[in-house]
Amino acid sequence: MTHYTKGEQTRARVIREARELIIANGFKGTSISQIIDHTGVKKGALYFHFANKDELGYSILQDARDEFFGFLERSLAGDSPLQKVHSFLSAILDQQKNQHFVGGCLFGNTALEMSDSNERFGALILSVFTGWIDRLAGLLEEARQGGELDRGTNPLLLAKTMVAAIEGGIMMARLSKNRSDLEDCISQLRLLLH
Amino acid sequence: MTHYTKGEQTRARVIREARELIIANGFKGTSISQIIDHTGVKKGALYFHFANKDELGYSILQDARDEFFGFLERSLAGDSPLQKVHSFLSAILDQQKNQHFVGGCLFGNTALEMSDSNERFGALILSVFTGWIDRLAGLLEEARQGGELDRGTNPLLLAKTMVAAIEGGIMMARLSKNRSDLEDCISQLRLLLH
DNA sequence: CAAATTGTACCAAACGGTCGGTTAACACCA
DNA sequence: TGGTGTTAACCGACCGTTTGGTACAATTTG
Repeated sequence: MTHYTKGEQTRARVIREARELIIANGFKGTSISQIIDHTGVKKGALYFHFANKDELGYSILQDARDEFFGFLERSLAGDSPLQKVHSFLSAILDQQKNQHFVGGCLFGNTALEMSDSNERFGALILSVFTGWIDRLAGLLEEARQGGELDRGTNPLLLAKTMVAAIEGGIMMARLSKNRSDLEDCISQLRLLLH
Repeated sequence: MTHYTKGEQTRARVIREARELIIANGFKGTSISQIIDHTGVKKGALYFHFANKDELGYSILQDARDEFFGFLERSLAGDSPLQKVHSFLSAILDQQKNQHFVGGCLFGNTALEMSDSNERFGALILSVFTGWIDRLAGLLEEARQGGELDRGTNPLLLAKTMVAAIEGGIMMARLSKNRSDLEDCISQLRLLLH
């Protein structure tokens, strides 16, 4: 049983609660004072735990990355590789539904906002997308080998396109505040899994 | 032959040149002083032509929207509806290739950065995506009627997914600085057009 | 000339970040 | 058990800079 020091708890809480602000307003759009107001942690404490704003942002991305890959694995339910992919698609839709299609995807948001200006952010986000794509591509390859999927399909190409369409769909659903934009993309993607 | 006053020229030039900055660094990431330095226009002149920063941003989006729909129409070359869609996909890829996959799509970038915080921005960007989707869906419907496309396909669903995958693909190509990320998405999309 | 356009000095507010000082928790020893 | 030293944890006033924006005189243009 691990014991968490007071400091570790505070740090973790700031990471979790500041993430909400960044999802809602972006990284540049979230000020240190907003983070202070929202978390209740004082400026001195904040800068005790994080060297600067970038460092805090990076920690938030790391935390979100770990959480996402956990979510990804947990979502892969089913007996066959293809069933697992289908179940993942449902899980993504549910997750966005739960947050009412607001906020979108932290990685997509930050990629577009920061990747050109912050090398480290870009590299971390890229590793999320490549890891995600590779995991799906692996399942699709299994499905192809097992005859669940047409022998002519290219697993990596398909996985890339699925991830791209999901990210685009999340963006459009957020923009239009209309759930069907993401739902439509996902149901169209399901048609490719045959 | 219309005559452009000096003021109109200045205004148009600011819109065009400030857009480059915003594509590179985002809207919040681009300061008024950066715009002044980059365009050479002085602060007084800038605020003579635009009421405030938001107004400038909105004008840039309007200008980009008009340019994009022009690009869209010009790209639809070919004898059949389906050929036109194919030719559009090639044009998008060429366009991103020409800018070396840097900067991505202004609308996608701004959508994620600003749509939640600025109602007007969001509405304009949404109209770009819906116009784009509708145009493609119309062509796909024609293609379906003409027997070029499988009778079972849903034109609107497919068009939405294409736009979503293109936006996602542009984002990933920008992130990875790897052209193949967008190329792969587009070639996968082409497989759906049969 | 009047109107349109531009240059420059200036502003308050907000920004990210620093720093000297205070408090709270735990280990050590008598 | 009670006192003491150490340090992790936290506080908030303050800093220099940059922000978006204004005022207004000077100049160009039609």
